[in-house]
Amino acid sequence: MKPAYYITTPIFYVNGAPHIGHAYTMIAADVMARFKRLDGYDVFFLTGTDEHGQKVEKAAQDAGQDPQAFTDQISATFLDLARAMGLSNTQFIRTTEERHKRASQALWQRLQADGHIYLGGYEGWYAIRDEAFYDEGELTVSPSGQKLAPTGAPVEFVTEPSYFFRMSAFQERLIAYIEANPDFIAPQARRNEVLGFLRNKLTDLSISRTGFRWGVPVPGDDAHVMYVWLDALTNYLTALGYPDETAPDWRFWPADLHLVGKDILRFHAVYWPTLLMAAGLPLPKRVYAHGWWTIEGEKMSKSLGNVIDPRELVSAFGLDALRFFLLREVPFGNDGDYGRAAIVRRLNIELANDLGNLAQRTLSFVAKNAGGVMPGRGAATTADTALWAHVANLPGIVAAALDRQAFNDALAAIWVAVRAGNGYIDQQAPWSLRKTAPERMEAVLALLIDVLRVVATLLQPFMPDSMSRMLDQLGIAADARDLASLAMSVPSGTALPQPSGIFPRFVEDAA
RNA sequence: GGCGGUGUAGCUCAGCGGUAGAGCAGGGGAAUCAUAAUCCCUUGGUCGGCGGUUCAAAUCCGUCCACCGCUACCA
Repeated sequence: MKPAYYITTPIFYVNGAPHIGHAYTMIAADVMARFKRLDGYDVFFLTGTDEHGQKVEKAAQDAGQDPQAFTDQISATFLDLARAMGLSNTQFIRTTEERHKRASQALWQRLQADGHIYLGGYEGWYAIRDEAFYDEGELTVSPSGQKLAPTGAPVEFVTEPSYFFRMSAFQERLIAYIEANPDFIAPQARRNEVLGFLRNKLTDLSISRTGFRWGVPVPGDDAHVMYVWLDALTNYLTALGYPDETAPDWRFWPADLHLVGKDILRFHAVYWPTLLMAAGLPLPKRVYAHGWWTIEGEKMSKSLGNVIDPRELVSAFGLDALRFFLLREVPFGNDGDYGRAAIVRRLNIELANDLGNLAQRTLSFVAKNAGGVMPGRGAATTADTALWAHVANLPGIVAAALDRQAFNDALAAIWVAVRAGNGYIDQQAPWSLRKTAPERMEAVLALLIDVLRVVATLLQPFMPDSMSRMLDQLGIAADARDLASLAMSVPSGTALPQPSGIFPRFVEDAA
């Protein structure tokens, strides 16, 4: 049986339209999922929407809609985004699904049965808009006398009964776990932040609310609904069949990788692991917090009106160019800037000129001067060996980079090989060899095709559609495109299809 | 305030104890198979400032400056 690999995106909160940040997490997760499949894993890839909470209830009310209808509609836009980004997800989960209520309640009961939940009271200054409590000291007063949160949201003093999770009891175990597992939280800087946070005394977590109804009811106490985060985090278990630990997909637990935005790291690196410890379940192997995107140097915001729908970028530049750009432009974990000039530069230079043109010049030469079939290979020259050196270890390098979610390192390594390919063809000049040494010409072309095969195979997770076409042109059978198949080679004489350009240059006027 | 991080060529960044690197941008040349694409050569940096350790420091230590992140329930 193939080894299991479980990767998740966060479930996206349904109180706004999908933007480039959502697309980014989705695409990164998709690349991981596709790469692991190529590498022989049985992959479970989960994404979906987070649909409970007071904010959603209120937004639905404002829209004059029933919360479920409201949520159905917004969730559908995220599902549409997932399709538009080409996601190969196994499931799209929604927290309003019946199975999810069951899972959340089962987790609650498990915690309760083991004495990790108690009823207490919560009081303080609460801002509905932020769904957050604030300390008195953080508040400011508006001219009208209304107390305001630091975010500017109005607050009111509320007191309500609440169930608490004994999170404080797990503080030492969590610290020990993080220290014993250096790769559990990434990147390093985020891990430091979490450890820094844990140097302070952890308090218990308020895990129920009584002020609104739109949530999973607390078992045995209908006055309460679960705190949205408790419900949300449980989605990672729900999809695998929890609480049925004999369900076929349960073997995917624990997750290999939770991909999250840096703003929700604490929920995944503190709350979630302690909840799992309390429930007696194994912890995820890794939580990676990635950065945010700015747009042309500006923070993305509704008021600036610079929020970009990723689907518009797809229609302008193509899905694969967008996927490539997002993972190539900036180290994962850093913040990045989306700029029109930047994506055009990447598209034209690296995709069209470097890679697309290398494939095109090689394959069209084969079509015109080598009978349109896989050319004959020859004994390796020093130049051949030098070129192949850039490719021989590439699968291992890429796999290792992706295990660290270093997408840009993986792509950089692949591009070293691509550039070497262009240097090689210039230096070997098959157009000169054509008359003087036809056999050598064939050997040169064959080697280039072999190089392109490795490159295209490794790039499939990043640009599935384009690379599928490239592999078609290279004569690679559909069932010979995984990493293991790289050991095989296309026999000389195999007919190759007529080549055509994979990455057209982007010309501003023609758009 | 506390904790952490960053500061290296015009731009984005790699290097993290042994004579300063990559890509892009700039300059010059070659080639003409190819998507006017490619290849080669090249200009350019007192590696934030100051002090220290060392035979030797972007690389270790101290200090200062600038910017950024985290600092308890916010998807």
